[in-house]
Amino acid sequence: MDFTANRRRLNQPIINDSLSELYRHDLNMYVDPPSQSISLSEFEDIALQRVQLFRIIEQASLKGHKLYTDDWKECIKGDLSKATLKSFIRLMQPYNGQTEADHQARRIDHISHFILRVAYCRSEELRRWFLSRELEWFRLKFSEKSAESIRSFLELYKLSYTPISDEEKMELREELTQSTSGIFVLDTTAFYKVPFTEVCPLVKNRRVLLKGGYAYVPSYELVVPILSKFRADLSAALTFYNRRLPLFDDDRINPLLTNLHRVHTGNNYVVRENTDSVDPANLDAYSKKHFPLCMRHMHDVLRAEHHHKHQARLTYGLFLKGIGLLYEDAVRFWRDEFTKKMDSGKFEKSYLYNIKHQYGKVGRMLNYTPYSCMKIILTNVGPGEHHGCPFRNWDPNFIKQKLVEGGISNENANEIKELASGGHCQVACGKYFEYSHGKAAANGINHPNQYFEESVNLEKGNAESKK
RNA sequence: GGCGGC
DNA sequence: GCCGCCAACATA
Ligand code: SF4
Repeated sequence: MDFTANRRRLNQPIINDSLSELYRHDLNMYVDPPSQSISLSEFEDIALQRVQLFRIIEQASLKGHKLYTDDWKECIKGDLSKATLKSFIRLMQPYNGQTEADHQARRIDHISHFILRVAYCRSEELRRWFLSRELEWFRLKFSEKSAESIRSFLELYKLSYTPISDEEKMELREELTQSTSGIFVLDTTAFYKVPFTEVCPLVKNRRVLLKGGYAYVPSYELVVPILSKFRADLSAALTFYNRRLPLFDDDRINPLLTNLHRVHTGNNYVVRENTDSVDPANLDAYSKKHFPLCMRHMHDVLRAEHHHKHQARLTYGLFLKGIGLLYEDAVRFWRDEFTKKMDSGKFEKSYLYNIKHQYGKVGRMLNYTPYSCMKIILTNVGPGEHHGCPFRNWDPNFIKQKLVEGGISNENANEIKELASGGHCQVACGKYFEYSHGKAAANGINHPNQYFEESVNLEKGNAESKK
């Protein structure tokens, strides 16, 4: 886009008779910057639309929908139409129409992309965020496209992927069915012969047939080589724009461009440093007296196995930070356990950075809040993982057994077991608190750290009243 | 674990 | 293979 040119041009009316020529397809690789003039107010409006689009996409993932699932897409479409960003929805239709509205939608998509390039090339962090959203957006549109529509896209961008002939497919039918991952019907799925260097991720994970230097990519994976080109180009472009930033210097648009990201960064700066620090030597005792079952369990597992998978390190690590374990103590705590199974060089290389990050000492230096019950309950745990809520994930009988071992009466343990198998984890947890402390938590349980704090306070209270 | 860089 | 960066959100 040419902001540096003659300023008067900005106020001229939009000439759009060539729109249909320029915007034939919903899928855009954004190779050429827009060359038309645009009014300042539309410039602003369009930029904000894309930021909103990306925020909605990001939000859909944050809500827990897995990327590219139908759930995820529905969520995005729903939010888009609520936000009256219908033009983006239009770009997700399987066939690309050639109506006036279609061309307009593509024009907005095109121009807004280039505006955001200028806005988001400014820092490493912004570039990363922007790149991820752009990739998701492209892939989202791509995944909704019909075979026909994809074919015309390939042609338009001179991407020379052509499906192999039926005869060739027949010859390779055995090998194709055997070495292609995913569910597909051989007869109706098109396969593309692609130099294997363009689809490294697919080859590495053995998801496609590899033969004579060529990978046979099924149509539903064709997005992979395209996306990697898209990524490479955009990533390079952003560094390029960043270096040329002075060329875009223009006091009419600067305020908008520099503030654009704050729209989505929004309001998250809370720091509080009020909790007393906790002596790491007391952790074993605390875990028995004051930890909720989920944290108690992770503590025990760590002591027993001297290891935790990634998600447990994070969940438990943040919890510990939340109860007042200082950074230095946390490092020593994890190191002492982990180095029982590895040397300290390995520990430092693979885990130290993450601990620093948890404590807000590197990167964006944020002070992350420990996970709430809701997150812990909803997260699913794979084999060898322990970061879930016991009331949700353990076998009911095992729950009961553990409770009784922990000194809960048979009758009470049964009650908790029933609550848990009814899916009422937090209620069960509240009862567990009540029966092991002799007093219910004031407001129920909805955060592990709240459980801890109420438990400690209760003890303090008892100590006071005994005097 | 995911993403990203070489 | 080496490395950096991210996630969260109760709460009186
Ligand atoms: S309800 Fe919350 S605090 Fe209690 S065990 Fe489950 S996740 Fe932990």
